[in-house]
Amino acid sequence: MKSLDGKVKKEKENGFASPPHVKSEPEDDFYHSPRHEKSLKRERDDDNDSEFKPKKIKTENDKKAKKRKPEEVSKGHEQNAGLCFISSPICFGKRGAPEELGKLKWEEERYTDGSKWKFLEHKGPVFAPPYEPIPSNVKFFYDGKHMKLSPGAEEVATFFAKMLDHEYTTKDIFRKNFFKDWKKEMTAEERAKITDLKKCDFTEMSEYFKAQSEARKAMTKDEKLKIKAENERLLQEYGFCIMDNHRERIANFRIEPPGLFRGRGDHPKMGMLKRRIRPQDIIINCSKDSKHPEPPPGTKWKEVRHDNKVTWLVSWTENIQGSIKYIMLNPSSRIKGEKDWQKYETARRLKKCVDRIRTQYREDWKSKEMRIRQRAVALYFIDKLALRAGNEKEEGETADTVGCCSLRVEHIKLYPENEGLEYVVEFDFLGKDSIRYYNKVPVEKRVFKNLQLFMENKEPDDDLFDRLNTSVLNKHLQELMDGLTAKVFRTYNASITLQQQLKVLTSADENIPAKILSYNRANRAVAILCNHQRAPPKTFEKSMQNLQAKIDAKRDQLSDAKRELKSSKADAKVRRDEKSKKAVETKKKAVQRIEEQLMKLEVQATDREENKQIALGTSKLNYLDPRISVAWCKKWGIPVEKIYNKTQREKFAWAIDMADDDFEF
DNA sequence: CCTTAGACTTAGCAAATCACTT
DNA sequence: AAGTGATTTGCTAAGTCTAAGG
Repeated sequence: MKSLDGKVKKEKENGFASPPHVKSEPEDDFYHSPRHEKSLKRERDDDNDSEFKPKKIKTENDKKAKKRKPEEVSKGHEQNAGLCFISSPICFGKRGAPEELGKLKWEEERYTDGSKWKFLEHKGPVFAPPYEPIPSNVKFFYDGKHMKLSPGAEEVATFFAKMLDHEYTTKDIFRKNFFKDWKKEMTAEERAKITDLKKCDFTEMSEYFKAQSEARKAMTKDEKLKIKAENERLLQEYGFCIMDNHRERIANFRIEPPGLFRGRGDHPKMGMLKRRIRPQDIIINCSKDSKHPEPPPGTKWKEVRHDNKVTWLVSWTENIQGSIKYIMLNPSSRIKGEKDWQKYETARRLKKCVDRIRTQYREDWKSKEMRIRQRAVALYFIDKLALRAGNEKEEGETADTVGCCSLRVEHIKLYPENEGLEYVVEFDFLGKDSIRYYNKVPVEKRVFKNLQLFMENKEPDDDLFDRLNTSVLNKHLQELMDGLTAKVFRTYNASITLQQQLKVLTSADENIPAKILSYNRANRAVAILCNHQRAPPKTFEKSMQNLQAKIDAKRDQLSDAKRELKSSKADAKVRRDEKSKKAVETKKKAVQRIEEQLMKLEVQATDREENKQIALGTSKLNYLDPRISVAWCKKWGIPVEKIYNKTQREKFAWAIDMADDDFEF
């Protein structure tokens, strides 16, 4: 389904036939000018790859000299409060010298030595609230008998109790892992007594927590307001940092609370205890000349370091996989925004050479060398189907999922002929987050023959591409284009598909809701390409019914209004006075209004239906060059708020300012 | 070379909040 | 004012890719 329909359209734009774009902007091989290059370019023309950047671009002189030219001023961009990387005044909300502090984040210096910042100050993390023992009347029973647990064991028991309604507490692996870790927290006596999870009765605990959450919902307005205010205070104190003259929002300043690990899909570690993070687990990163965050009284940080080659503020090692977790900045920050921009610029560079690369991998299908053929077929999949690279994973540590390079023989089936099509490959595997990828695609004969060859004499659980891994592939890609890696294809294909679909689907004479439906459909085409799925919302059927009821009601209302219009017309014909004429006009207006409302509802229903199992958010946030959307909005006079909500506008502030209606990806 | 650690992006789900009815 | 469904935000797992280490 996906390939047959999404694909056909895509390849028109995307395929070999399409000539490279010639844009109005000057382009050369290394420097891509963003919009408004006049003002931004000189420091940002390097956009792409830091390796190739000239030394720190800005100088004071430079800056002054090239500062906004009058013509830009007349364009009014820089006034715009939404202008991309506006810095906030640094002094935590105090007004500083507005002139100095109000400049664009983009106009700040870049670094060429790999540094990410010069100055970094923050307040450190917010720890999870300490464990609050449950009241003594809430009992735990073992083998039918009440048992008072030690605080440590009790805390872990509450984690389990809170999940009781969840299906996974019934899963063997979950229970086994939980029980093992729980026992570690028990006292020797408890351990001796509690030997069988089946005999544990957590229901009172579970009921208690349910009651608690009910109570929370039932709180008075005042109490809720109080909590809100406290959260806001915490946000203001810990939710921001200062990085190079800007007060930036932090993405996740709260440390993850302890609990039971639940991986996605069939995870071998599900149910394990995720331990509480303490100050002595925490590494703080900030600049030497900043005011260092203080650990809570009586505690110490594991380390305070000053590494400006990285962007994180806080890190700790998590105990399930032993991986490192970080506190980093919000997507609205300069450091994230620039990186995002750079990502899309890399994808745009791929656009310029993708024809060449495609020609080459097709050539490579014929190579004498097995590894080259495998590489070429894998790359074809990555390009055509937007598959992920597929790093190898350690067996037994994670759920069994794959990407392109880690596909196994069992994940594909070959049909020389299927449903009237030749050389069909059927894919069926679990990808990231254990989301199923299922697709049947006709491929070139050569690809098909190669796949047969790769599968010869192999077991189902053997690697399909046994001479290939992501590192080999990426090394090759790096030679084809600077900065090229497997994931760039996903970004490129996603963005080019959006642009192309918007062109195809938007019709000038439609109203705004209809245009937005078109936008969503274009977005949807991308989500399907990238296999961004979601579980159908639990309330989906019901909500569809409600909407249908609304539509029916609106239809009735419309026919009523039409009838009234008719009678008032008749009335006006008889009376021929001003008043009744006016009445006709009013009724006409009413009919029009209702028609519009009806249309809007119908569009909404269509949109929702089509979206049942598809998640648009991921592609919108991570794969679609926001400048395409912004340009589309400008071109059709659609307010950008219709496409991006507040958070999204903050994240894409750079694009909102930068892109004009003629932006071409 | 190969493996592992580290840093950073991408991902879907659930809780919180918002907007709208009743 | 409360209830309800839709939307937004928060959370954190699970990827990608590079660099360091052996």
